[in-house]
Amino acid sequence: MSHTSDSPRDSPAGRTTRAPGAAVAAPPTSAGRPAGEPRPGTRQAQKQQTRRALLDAGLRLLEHQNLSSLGLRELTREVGVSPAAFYRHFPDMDGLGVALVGEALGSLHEVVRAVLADGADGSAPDALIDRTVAITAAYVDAHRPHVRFIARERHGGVRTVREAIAAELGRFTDEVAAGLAVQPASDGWTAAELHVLAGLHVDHMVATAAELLEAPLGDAAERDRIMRAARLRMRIISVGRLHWLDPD
Amino acid sequence: MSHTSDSPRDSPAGRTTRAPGAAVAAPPTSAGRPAGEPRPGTRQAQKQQTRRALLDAGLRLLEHQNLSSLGLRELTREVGVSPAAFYRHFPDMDGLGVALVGEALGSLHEVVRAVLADGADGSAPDALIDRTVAITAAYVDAHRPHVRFIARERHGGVRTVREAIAAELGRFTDEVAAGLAVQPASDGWTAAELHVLAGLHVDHMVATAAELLEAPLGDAAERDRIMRAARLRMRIISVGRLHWLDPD
DNA sequence: TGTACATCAGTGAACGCGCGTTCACTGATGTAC
DNA sequence: TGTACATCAGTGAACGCGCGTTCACTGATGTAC
Repeated sequence: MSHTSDSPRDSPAGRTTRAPGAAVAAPPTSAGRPAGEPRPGTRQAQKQQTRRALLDAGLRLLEHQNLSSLGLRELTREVGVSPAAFYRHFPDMDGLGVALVGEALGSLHEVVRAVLADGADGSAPDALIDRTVAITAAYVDAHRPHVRFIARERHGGVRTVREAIAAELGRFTDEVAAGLAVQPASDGWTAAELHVLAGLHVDHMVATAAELLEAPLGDAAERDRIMRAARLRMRIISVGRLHWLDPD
Repeated sequence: MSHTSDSPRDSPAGRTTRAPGAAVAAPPTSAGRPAGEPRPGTRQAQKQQTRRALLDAGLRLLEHQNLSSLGLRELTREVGVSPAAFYRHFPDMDGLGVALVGEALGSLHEVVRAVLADGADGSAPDALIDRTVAITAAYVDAHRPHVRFIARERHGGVRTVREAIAAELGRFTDEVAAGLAVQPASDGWTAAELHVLAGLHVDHMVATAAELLEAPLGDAAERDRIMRAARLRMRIISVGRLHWLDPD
């Protein structure tokens, strides 16, 4: 239908438009799930599938460009769906961007909480640092496109997305600050000071993630260099914190 | 000439295409500069003027968007020059971006050197921190569009620009590392460790600059909050450095 | 179970628009004599 | 100083293209009875 010859549009989001009555055998009862694939809630499930396909295609295309230059037709072509279909899921590209922010950073809260819990029960600082950096690296590996999106759009040209990212990172900072507050090492620190320290940690985590993204995928040595640098920086900050009240 | 009705195109880069022989009175001698404005080298000077106008318009338009979504026609329209004229100055938009990186970060080297010189002659750490943060804030105030461009494109979608920024920041890191090395406080630090510490300082400077950009222009309280946080972070790092070798 | 009707995700065609790039050109600036 | 020629920054028209958005539509899914 479009001007270009590529994109055969044969697999619209993985579900077919034809084969409509393929699996309409069983009734929409809420309990037993007989067999086949589609089911009551099929309609909603299919919609979710297309939405997912849009988000995934967006992440793929955003690996090499900014949200502000991602085209609606470019995106729907990648998914194999008509341009107009986009509007059934998002009001515009900014809307998709905000949804991606939620995906990218929403799942991180539990990770942060887990690390903070470790910190609370008095692990050795160095072990905690190692674990934090390792977890950061693992998260980047597991969610490269999401993390890249956050790094790219954090200061990018789309206001609403920038604000969504800032809000989410702000929430992390609050959580980290609360986590730090319960540690004995925080004696003598005001809440405001701990919040600044927490911000330093969050910024550092984001910076490390961005560095890992920039390293070529197979370059284990570079990756190791980055992680060692990250640990060293955390140790400097940690020492600074522990000696904060020392007389000099 | 274009489809839109705005942009009267009355001031092409500030110099007029008409009024050609306006100030052709004096000869192209290289020594005495008689009066008026244009001179031998007028041709080249006029070209530079248009180039400047393109860069300035670019900075203006990039305040609200990414380089990858800045249009060539959008840019030349803003300058008041024909689209084709752009190619007399840059091969493409990426080329303009790289030029902007040079402008934005080139002039910073002397600033960095000045601060480092202060550090070398043994100023009190706190005074040095105050000065560093004040200078950072002043630089941001004086070069908002340039700084915003750097923050926005540092992780943006244009490879060549990202690399140009990384190279320039890497040079800063080298300079800061060299500056730190000559300080007494660096006893016991390896060159590699000092380089990491320098990177931490550079990242922190960029992060602070980005925060200042995001603060509403008139909001003195917010601005003050950011600068105080920046000083606190630097102090934590500074204490960490000074107690690096302490037994614990 | 079967039938009649409502919902709504996705279609495909159409729209007007601005894009990047090319090209032969113009005319002021620069140079040689 | 004056004249003839070279250079080259900027022009304006043309090109084919893909864009975002709208709209009435189709037909599978869902619901009521």
